[in-house]
Amino acid sequence: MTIDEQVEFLKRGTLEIIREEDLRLKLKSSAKSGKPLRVKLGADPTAPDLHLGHAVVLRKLRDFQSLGHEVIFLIGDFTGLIGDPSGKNATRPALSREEIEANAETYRQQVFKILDKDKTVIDFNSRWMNELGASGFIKLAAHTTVKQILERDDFTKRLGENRPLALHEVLYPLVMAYDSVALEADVELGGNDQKFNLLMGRNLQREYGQEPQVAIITPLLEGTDGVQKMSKSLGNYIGINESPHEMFGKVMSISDDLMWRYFELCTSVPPDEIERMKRACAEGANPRDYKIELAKNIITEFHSLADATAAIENFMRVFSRHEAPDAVEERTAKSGVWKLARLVVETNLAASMAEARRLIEQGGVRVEGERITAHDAEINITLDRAHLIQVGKRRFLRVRGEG
RNA sequence: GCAGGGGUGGUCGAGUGGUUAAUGGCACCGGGCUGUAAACCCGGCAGACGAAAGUCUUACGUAGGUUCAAAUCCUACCCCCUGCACCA
Repeated sequence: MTIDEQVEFLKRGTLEIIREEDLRLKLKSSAKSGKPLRVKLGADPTAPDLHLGHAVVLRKLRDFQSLGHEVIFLIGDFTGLIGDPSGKNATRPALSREEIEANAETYRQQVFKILDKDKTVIDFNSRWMNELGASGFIKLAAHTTVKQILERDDFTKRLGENRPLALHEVLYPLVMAYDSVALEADVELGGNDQKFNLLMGRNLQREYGQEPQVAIITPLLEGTDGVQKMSKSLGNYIGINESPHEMFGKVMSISDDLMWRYFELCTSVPPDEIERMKRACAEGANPRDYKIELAKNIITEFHSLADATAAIENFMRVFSRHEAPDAVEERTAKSGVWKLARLVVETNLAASMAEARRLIEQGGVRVEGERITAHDAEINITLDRAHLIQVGKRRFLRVRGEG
């Protein structure tokens, strides 16, 4: 690829590159010297459950790797003491060394679903932050001014609205910026919420006589609700560790508009191909078919093509033909006559008796495909036969008798 | 430290002695329609027991108290927010 092609390639699915010209120069000099660029991504040590939103930026990192560059996946174990102020909770419990190590391990497992292991370094910022000490920290802080820090939008906003702004929170960008100095990062990636922090890195690097990093800002992926950003705590996420089954279901439930966004940010489908599909829908094609295509794409990335096809087949069975899925979990329950509601609770298909009764009365429970609406219905569980129980549209379970 | 405001169910937010398991919105769940989209319609949304009518338990920051009766009144405490003061 020519340098221009590389820039175009890296630009795809990003919100902003600061500055594009710097990136071009860095790519050029890297090509000349044969020295790969050092591309940094900071990660919070507390959230090891990655989802599609994280994948957006990770995929972009992978793009860099595919061009031969080196990725530094930085776990902010020191920064974790602060907690990114853009989150809702300003204070977080400090993690123990063991917990951090455990979280790091979870990161490894997940991140390498996307990243190239051989071109990735995992590092921790406590490595240099702990060295710094209090006096070092003060010296570091001397490199920036309060005014600079307050340029950050949400800081000024909070001050303006008389909402609290803890002192340690304003230190967060500083620490993050120093990470770039310590790592001599050439490029740093981050979501739109990290823009200020990435820019701080540029400033601080200049202060330390380094060439400023290129900041690559990726958009924040909307969650399955289509409104708020994808996040675990909002429950609108698609986890990269989820089963093909779950992924498929979640993708199918996103809105038609959102699907194009997912195509753009979560797949490698070329932009003109996405345009073509959009046009087809406008001309009357069923968006569902493209959504299936999207789900297939995503599942293939995190699982396999075979898993994706199986998920599609399963979807057709359950939702188009209203049959039970091919693989239904089987559980045992004590043989004998059960109250259906009791059994539904016992098998965790409902949280309480009250809920189980409600579900039954409202027609949400089927046994062997038959809807049962009598709240006092009974069911005979025997050793020789596994009863198929369905709650709602998508929860299936076979129950066999025991002892 | 002083003064003011506030803490209600997943969330927002009503309610200021009994008819309140607590209006309403959102979220969520079940059903209908469908493409597990959107929109829309119906129902539900603390728990236990009961076939059911219903009965009981738990719940409005915490702990006590007043009362036949408290989310609502009183006392103490905890927490949050705001202003002022203090401070270099």
